[in-house]
Amino acid sequence: MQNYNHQKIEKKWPHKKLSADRQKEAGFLRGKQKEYDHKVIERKWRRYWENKKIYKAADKNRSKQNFYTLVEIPYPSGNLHVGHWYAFSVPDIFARYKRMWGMNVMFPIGFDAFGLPAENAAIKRGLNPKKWTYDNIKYMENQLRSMGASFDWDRKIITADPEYYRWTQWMFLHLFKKNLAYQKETQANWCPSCKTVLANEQVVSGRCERCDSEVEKKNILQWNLKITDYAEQLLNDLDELQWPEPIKESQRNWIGKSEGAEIKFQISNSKSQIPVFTTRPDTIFGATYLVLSPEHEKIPNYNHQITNWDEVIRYIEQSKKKTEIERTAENREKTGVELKGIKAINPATKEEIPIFVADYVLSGYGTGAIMAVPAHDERDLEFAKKYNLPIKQVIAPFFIDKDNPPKEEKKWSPRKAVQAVIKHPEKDEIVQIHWKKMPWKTLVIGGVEEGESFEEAVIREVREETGFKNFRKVEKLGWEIRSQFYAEHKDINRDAHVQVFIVELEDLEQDKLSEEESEKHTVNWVPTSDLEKTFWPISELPEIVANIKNRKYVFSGNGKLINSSEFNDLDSEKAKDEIIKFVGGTKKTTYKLRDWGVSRQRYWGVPIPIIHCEKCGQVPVPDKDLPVKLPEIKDYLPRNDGKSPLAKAEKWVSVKCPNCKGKAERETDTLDTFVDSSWYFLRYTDPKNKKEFADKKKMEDWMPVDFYSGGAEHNTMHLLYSRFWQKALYDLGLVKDKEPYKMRMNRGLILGPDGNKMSKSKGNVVDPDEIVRNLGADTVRTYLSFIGPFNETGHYPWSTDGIVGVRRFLERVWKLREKVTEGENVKDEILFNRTIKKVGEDIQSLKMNTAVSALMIFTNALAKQNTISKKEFETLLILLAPFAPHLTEELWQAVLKKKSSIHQEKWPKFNPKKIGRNMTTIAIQINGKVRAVMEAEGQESEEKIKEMALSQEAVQKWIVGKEIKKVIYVKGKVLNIVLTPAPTFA
RNA sequence: GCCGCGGUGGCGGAAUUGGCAGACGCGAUGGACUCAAAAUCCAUUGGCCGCAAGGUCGUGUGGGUUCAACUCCCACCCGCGGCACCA
Repeated sequence: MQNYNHQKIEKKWPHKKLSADRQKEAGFLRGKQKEYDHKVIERKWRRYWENKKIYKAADKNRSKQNFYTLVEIPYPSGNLHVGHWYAFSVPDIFARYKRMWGMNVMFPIGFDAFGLPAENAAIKRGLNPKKWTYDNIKYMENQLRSMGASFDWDRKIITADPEYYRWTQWMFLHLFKKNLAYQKETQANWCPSCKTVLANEQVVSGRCERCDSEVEKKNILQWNLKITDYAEQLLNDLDELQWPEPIKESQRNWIGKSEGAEIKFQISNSKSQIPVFTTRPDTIFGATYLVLSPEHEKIPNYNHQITNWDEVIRYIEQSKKKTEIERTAENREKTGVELKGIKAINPATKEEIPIFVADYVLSGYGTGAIMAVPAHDERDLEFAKKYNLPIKQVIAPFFIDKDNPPKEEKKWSPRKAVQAVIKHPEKDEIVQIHWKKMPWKTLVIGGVEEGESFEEAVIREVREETGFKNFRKVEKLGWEIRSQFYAEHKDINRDAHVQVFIVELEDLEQDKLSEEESEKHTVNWVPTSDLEKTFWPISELPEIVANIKNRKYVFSGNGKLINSSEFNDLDSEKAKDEIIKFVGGTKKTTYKLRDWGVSRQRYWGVPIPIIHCEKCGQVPVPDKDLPVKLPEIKDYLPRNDGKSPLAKAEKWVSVKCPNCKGKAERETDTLDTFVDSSWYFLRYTDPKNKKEFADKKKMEDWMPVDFYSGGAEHNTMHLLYSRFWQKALYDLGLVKDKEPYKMRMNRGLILGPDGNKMSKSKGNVVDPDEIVRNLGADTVRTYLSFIGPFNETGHYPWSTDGIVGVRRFLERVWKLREKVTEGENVKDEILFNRTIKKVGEDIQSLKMNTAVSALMIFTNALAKQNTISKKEFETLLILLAPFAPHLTEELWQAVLKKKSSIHQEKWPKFNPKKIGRNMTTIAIQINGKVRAVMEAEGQESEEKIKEMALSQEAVQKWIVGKEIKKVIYVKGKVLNIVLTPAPTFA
């Protein structure tokens, strides 16, 4: 074979300058193949393992504990990329480690074979989706085998095999019979130009992936699964799972539980009522109008009473047509139309309030109708301002002054007061008053006098205290603040009602302050950001400070009720229940989670096994007729009416009703591929079973999954769907566990060498096949472990330089074989035992990077020895075996002449007595700074260590003439000598 | 806007969970071997001051707690990911 000489090639064809990366990798090939020839070694051992089936997981092994390692089932896109290598090879290291620990490990693999890309290839390039998929699987299987992962290939599954999807259909029918599957008109993405339904993946920022037209919403009859029935369980059972907290948190947010109340609003001159959902029943006295979503089903009921019906209908039609882009636009302004001619009655105030239809209210959440409280809800406020609706404050921000709390025995005295945030005409600054006799910095503050309005009071106070006289704008904040404190100078408890104003100055023209005033305080300009440092009471209320800064004068926090008749002075949290009772509402819990739409108007998927009969309705396909096989068709484009391409297979569609034997038609939608992957881990436990989806006993042996590794992108969808599926199967008595996965870990992301996500358009895609060819699978595996810890926060750029370092490390291991001598002696016992301990612990906690680092340190130490004992070398090989399975097997069997695989060896034990050194280095700190280090017996007493430290020259230098105040000793680590601070030079 | 994650040398990352910041690897610089290069081996490698001994600063920014802070608390800035009018 010709050596690959880039210099020669470049001289000959300078225009074909080869990349630095290839040169680097190629460097290892030249003159090295005889040394560590990964190609020969890796091929040889792979064949050996597969013939001997050493990774086959026995169903039952009494002497061993079962351990189920699962990686997310890959989609057969055509090529194994670096991400796959990362996703599979690191869990493989973990699986191998568990196996060496004596566990019966199952590490299965399969293909999630249905889905859109196959169909797109069919439509765009005229291929057969089945052939495309199965060809890809064949190709990828070979690539997967080249990784040298310890997959149990006998358990391979393909979700597009009829033997698999037969059970997908069977399970779907069980859900259907339990009323967990139903058909409903649901909105789908519709491309008006292609006249077809689009999957979410085909909608790119509101536009059709294919023709770039704006995507609309269209109502289509679709199948849904009632995942919402399980919302509460899905939420509660999270608590028991040993998953990383952030994953649980994102599921909680996705489920989005919120507790509130449903309250009915009577429509005047009508018997009908409109229920609203609110989490803030305590604000009901401030509900000044009602809003219905455009889809609200009661609107048509009022068409005779509504006087502007045409306008209303026009608005509803318009909002239906609104595209994704318009709906999600950044500065979308709220729009709406009043339903003139009808009014609602606020059940708390009994007042008539207007009703609007507006698309800022969503139909799918709560009751599709809200009571609007503009004083305490940002969205309602925006709408109210635009349409000039009344804003009524009913919650007052409230706090008790912690420094001067009210005293129980003292008299209460209410007081009205004003406060002013005075804004500089040009700069982002406000006025702060510094009091001469008191330590406070405050805003302009003052009491309201008899017969004076708040507005009059604030202007008077600003003039008196600052002298400014020209105001551009005096704006009252939406709310009054309540605060309670003990006023010492008057010996009473104050109950202050403070009204806050924003006063914008026109200019800095200023009258001279009266002598009385200027004796008391000074006027100072400070940055607006100092607002929270300004004393009382605003600074106590972060939401208000933030609002003033952002000019959003709305208060959505808790406080004391005002303007709420008999409920005044109640705490808002406590008032909720009483008000619900008062207005005859009911407590209610709602979730953001929606039912799971599983219909796809697509060809390449699992046919939904339902038959529509005119007489009998939706009839499940009988078990004996399963699977409903996907028919072969030629044209994969969806029909213009939004129906699946399957509808074109007329012979297949028309069937006899299993019930009445009359004329009937098959359902033509196929199932979302998330359904296929919602139970595949169950099938792995018994992949070839023809009578059941899996044998119960076998499932019990393996389930739940002990370790599930995958991508963060599946935290909410796949993970939630499969948990739901498992729970549904549990309730059907088909599985024994309520939760499928005991432990879940998210992997990180391998980026391109430029630090960006790998993508063909950026040209930064790393081809793993080429690197495996040049450097070997063991190098790639070890490099991917070395790159950083295996978790969701890791985003690692692929580095060709970095991988070369790992190859060098493996070559050093390879070279060690020359120095091996018989014997059991270990030169550095402590390093030896520490390495065993650290590598094991690190693999267990998925910190593969530091495990490799420890192996490197050990290898470097061995390389420095003249000879190494068999014990040292064998131990190194066993510890390295999970990372570099081929290399270690070669050294084990071919060089050390062992008769069985290294991968069936036991993980070595370390001697816990030999991991600590007798002599350790102790850092000596003076006032927390390291000034010296010394060697000492780790077990030595504090007295002795102190004595030794003080005798050190470097220490003496620092302590002469100073008093030792304190000495802190951390055993075997640090001695800190605290001196009194040096006397300042007088 | 909300939720989550993160910010440490030229780069990937380490730090026994409050105890010598920068392990290990890469890169870089110098040297050995070589006609030369590659490969390999040896040495140095956070910044600044210094011939040196040594000193000093240093884990996004500002404050705090502590004998001691990358690690804990408060406020903020930046990057990434997800959700986005959820009443």
